[in-house]
Amino acid sequence: MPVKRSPVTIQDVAKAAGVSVSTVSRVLNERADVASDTREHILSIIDDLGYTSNLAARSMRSHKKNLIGLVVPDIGFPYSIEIMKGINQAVAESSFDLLLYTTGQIRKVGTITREQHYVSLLNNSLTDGVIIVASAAAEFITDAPIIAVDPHLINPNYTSVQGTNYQGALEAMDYLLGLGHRRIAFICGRPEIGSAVRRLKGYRDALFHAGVELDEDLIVPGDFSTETGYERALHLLAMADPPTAIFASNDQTAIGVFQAADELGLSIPGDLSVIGFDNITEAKYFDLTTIDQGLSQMGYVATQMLIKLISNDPLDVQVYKMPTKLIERSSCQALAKKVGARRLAQ
Amino acid sequence: MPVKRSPVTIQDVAKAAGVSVSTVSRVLNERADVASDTREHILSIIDDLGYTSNLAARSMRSHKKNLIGLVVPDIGFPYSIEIMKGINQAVAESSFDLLLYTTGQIRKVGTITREQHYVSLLNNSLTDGVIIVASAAAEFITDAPIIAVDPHLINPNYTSVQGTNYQGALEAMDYLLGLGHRRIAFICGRPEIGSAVRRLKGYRDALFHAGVELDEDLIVPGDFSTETGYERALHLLAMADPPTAIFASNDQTAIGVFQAADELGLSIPGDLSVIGFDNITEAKYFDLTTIDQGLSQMGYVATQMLIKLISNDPLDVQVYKMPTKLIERSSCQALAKKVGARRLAQ
DNA sequence: TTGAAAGCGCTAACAG
DNA sequence: CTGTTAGCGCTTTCAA
Repeated sequence: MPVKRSPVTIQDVAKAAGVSVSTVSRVLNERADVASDTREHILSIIDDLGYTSNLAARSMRSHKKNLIGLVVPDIGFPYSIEIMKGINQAVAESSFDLLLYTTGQIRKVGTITREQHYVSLLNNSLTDGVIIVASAAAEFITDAPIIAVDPHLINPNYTSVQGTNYQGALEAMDYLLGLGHRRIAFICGRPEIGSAVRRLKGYRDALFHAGVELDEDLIVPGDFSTETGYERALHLLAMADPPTAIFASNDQTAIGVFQAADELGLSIPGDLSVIGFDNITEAKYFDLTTIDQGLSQMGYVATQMLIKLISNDPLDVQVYKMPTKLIERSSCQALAKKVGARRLAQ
Repeated sequence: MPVKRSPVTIQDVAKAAGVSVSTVSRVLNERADVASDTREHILSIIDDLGYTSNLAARSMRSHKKNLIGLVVPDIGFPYSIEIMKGINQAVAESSFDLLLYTTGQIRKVGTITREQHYVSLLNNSLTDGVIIVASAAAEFITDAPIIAVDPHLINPNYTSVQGTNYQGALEAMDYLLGLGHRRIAFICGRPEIGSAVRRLKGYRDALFHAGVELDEDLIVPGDFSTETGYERALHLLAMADPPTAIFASNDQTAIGVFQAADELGLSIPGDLSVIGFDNITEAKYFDLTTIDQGLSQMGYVATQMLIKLISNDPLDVQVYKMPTKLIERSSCQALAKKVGARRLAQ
């Protein structure tokens, strides 16, 4: 039979135990100043009654909630999932619990206001601090600490965790240039997203530093999608003087490039080098040369930083730059093996 | 400059607008009995002050919260992620928001109590109902509705969404038997999990119905892990009279079987047929013949059911059985293509 | 159409 | 060591 008692309150416990609510509250909050007999007694009553403290009421009165808030635009998106994995791990290692707030909506108009709203909602009531992922908003009204992971706009006044997009792009380009490539195409990400812009800047600057002339025709717009990657790659490879390497703004785009190359019978990296700027999580990426942005690590670090902020522990840096790293072909294969994939046909 | 005003309350708004808190509360709750001038005025003040209602206080007083709770043991686990995707989508299509509660901990001792605790925590305070995923607990103390997705123990008193594990296993076996296989091995899942037990029963019954003699040596223990799948497969295939087909309790296990077959130079499904009982989400599974349990659909359906429960709409069924379906090799390939994978070497 | 006042369940002084 | 009391910010009667 389903147990559907109406919620039992601290009052019920107090009554049943023959004590005052404050005494119950004391044992609930593990205070020392309660006689051990009383404590035992109350504890057993709590157990009998199946009492659970009302989160809302508790949050309203006390300041320490042991709860970290997380605001994510869409928990179904691979990008969010990766970050959440890292956050999850850090939370598991801490004494905090995690409260995630989402509307399930992919970003759309009104996003900025929504994000600000959710941050206030959580931070002014339930949580000790919040992590906001890939926020379009740059300002928040909140008392409790906040950490922005990979924000679109970088506001130096907020603590944030960012990938080294510019530096990473430089490294990726150096890698390609080192391979002897001179005609390197760049498929852009969504231009309204800061990180995409920084990647493009890295591309441009690397060419400049290397003294390679920039061909604007090799820079094509994109939107982080596989479809676009595919189309742009077909377009690029059909040029009279096609590129010998393609730098895709993210891994989804790279997958599209990959498909296009496959269709044209080009081998990678034999006929064409491809770099996808993002994290490696799945076997399907494993013969791309890739920059690992460590999304889940970003989540992990962000959580640790937030906990420090909450505990008033000193923070080493206000802005944590997550170093990108070049994944060698061999380590990609090792990774692929780990996740259970098989080697592709050579 | 970071906006760090101390949280503005309904009182502040009332004061600034020169009205009482009740009036503000009325416009907040979109009541009709407020003069439109007053409403406009208050609304603009709210905007100016950047007021956000305190979730905790609000939940404490009102009954309708427009919030669905979700209790998941570990948000980093692929299984949870799949289900969350479906929930996410259903939430997006509804007027509800989602509040997820997790400790980040993989299931361990004390899980049952924890789950019960979280359900009470959310349901008696913040949310209108909760979805609990893969619960080990079978009883909950709560007033608001609750839906169990894929519970370990099936308690007919709670509304739940379950995969048709038994029926699916029968179908999978019929498929293999139809292919002419007679020596079919079964790698078990974790025995304390009901769904794993039901799959095993399907295996046994299918053999019985087909009049094939059961060889107990072909049933080996497992734990849903790739490593175990690998080891068990090596063991099975090294038998004097090895199986010609292997039925793995889940896809992780199947991956292990896959690796073992690869290592032994066996081709699938030429030399060996493999069935992994689970959802297909990644390209890496695509040359397994697999049963799709539709995890994300389970989440989707569960959410819709919960919303009906909350709204007091009639429910068609108390227990929703999610039909399993056999994924043909060809559709696996289509799927693989979709997610950007390449065909494996034949 | 509005305001005053009574709590929701809990914690945190302050007394005893 | 324990009880009394005063709110936290909000919604909701009940009057005006």
